[in-house]
Amino acid sequence: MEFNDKVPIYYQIKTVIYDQIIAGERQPGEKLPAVRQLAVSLTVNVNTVQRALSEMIAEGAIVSKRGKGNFVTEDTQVIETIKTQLITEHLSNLYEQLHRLNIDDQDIINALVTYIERRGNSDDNH
Amino acid sequence: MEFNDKVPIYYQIKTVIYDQIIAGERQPGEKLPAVRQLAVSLTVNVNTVQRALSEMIAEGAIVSKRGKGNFVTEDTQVIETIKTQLITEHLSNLYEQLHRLNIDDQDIINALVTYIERRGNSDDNH
DNA sequence: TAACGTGTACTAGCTTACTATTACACTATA
DNA sequence: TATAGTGTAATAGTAAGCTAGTACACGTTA
Repeated sequence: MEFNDKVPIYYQIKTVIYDQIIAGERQPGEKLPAVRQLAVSLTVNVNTVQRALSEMIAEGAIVSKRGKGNFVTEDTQVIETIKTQLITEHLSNLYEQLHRLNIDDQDIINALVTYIERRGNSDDNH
Repeated sequence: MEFNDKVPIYYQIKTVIYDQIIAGERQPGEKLPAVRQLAVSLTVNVNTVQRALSEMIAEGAIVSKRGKGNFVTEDTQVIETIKTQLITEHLSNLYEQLHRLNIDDQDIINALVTYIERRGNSDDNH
């Protein structure tokens, strides 16, 4: 996996797994790949994976069962809360950043709409 | 100044100064505060400021005159280009991140509109 | 010319993040 | 019971970012 060298790798791993859980790619109660397996597929050290998981365990999104594996929580309420937090955080970031560039509310919306339209028309969607 | 400990300080300084230039708070040709002064006001080391400025000099946004000071470029075309890049980058980030959460185009726009409306109604604007 | 305000460069030491490696604890199963 | 698969912990080494401190180069001005 490619990482942004401006942000700690363990933090980016955490973000990716959260995204997968929220997007429904990893269902509540589902077992995650073994830490050693995750480390290999992410081309990263086991300790780095462990650090990401530890924080998610502390936050209640992952449940760890020694000898068995790590599992996505079955508490969908926790997942919903995290989803809401993440979305608000992303919207807030965009808003703050464009506001800092002296762009007003309406222009922020217009810019997003235009961006999405252009993206829809171009061939390289993604 | 407060810094996000997930991103290098020099990089955050760079971002802040770019934002100021683009927002028009620092005009083309304007002299920046002395590096030692910036270091004090940002409560950061001179070397850290220098690192941020070096990159902006390399990118053509800042012009350094030894013994005189650092100045915002007078080439407004360079500033315009950076502005466009930054805006697109921020929009792209939001789009990618919300898409990863399995939110479609229309819902992304709706979410932003709702976010801005709520923000406008609340008292703590900022 | 002397003093001061500038940018720039270099060294040394500290902390955090990451890696590699080893070891240990628990569970399932042949 | 032995083996394999799992999570967890601890050590040691490397690299990047930051700080403190010192020194030097250039420009302005008294």
